[in-house]
Amino acid sequence: MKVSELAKAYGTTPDTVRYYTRLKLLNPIKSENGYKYYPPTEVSRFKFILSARQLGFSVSDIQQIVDEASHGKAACPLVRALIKERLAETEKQFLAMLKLRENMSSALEQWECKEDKAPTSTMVCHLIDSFEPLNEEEPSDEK
Amino acid sequence: MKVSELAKAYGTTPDTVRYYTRLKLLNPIKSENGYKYYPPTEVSRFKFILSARQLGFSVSDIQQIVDEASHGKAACPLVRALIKERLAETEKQFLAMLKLRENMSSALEQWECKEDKAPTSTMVCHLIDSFEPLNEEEPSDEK
DNA sequence: GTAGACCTGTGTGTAAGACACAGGTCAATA
DNA sequence: TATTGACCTGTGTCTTACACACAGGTCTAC
Repeated sequence: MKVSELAKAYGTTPDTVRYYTRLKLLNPIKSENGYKYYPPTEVSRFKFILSARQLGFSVSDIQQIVDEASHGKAACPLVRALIKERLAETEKQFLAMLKLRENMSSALEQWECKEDKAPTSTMVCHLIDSFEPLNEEEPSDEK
Repeated sequence: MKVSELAKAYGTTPDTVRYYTRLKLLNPIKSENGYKYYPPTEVSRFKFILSARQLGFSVSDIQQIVDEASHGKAACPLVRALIKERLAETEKQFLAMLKLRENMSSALEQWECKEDKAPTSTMVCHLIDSFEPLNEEEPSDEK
């Protein structure tokens, strides 16, 4: 398969295929005309990369995994370790987004009935300046 | 205030202050020794920028807002319009992260009791290859 | 033969800073 | 006064995971 065929076959873009190829994650065969051709083993590797990306692995993670496997070792322990890390990060980001989302919609609501005001030398926008976050800190277990 | 003082005062880094300064969002006074000094108006502008960032505005958004305000116009309509956009994007990303998080923890669970396997020419890692996403598509309102 | 559609590699752009680096400045100490 | 060490400066490069641009080569159909 050629670059664009491979991309189309899996619903991505030629640039993505080229990107992985630049990083040597994919190793196509160069034909006489200079085009890259991806044999079945490379096609299945591409499928693998896409699956791993969908699971939240970074491209650098995938490089490590592929490297491990290319030495004949089972990459499974590494894969398990990495996904724990990535899951923890995702959890953190997820909570941050949750809070951000709450604050944003709270702001939108608070601003609904506020008037416009012209700026001053010390105030760019009174809406943003006056915004009160919902719950700055959970009361946790304070009695 | 000097760069690092300003950064410390608001719990950020000198690089952040310098970044906004490079973009001309902040306009410090240069003293004879070459150091940048931020007068009170710039300090309150920095506070404003940080508040806006916390609310999910991009730096480019903030540039637009500041630009509007510097022409003496009320930036409020722009601010309201922008936060609607950003909120919609955040919502999308939030749902994507939710799904990712579910898939990641589902994968972790599925892999808990699976054995390690050595790679083959067409398989880098059987864990990733064999992963089944939880709910590829919500049944929505199919009877 | 040539037009138009595809392909190529390479280089640059993105967001929001983080980090590096060579050198200047300042306060305190020896 | 000289020096040490902590801070400061601007500038340039790095990060992620591609997207986009560009000049030019190749292929297919007419």
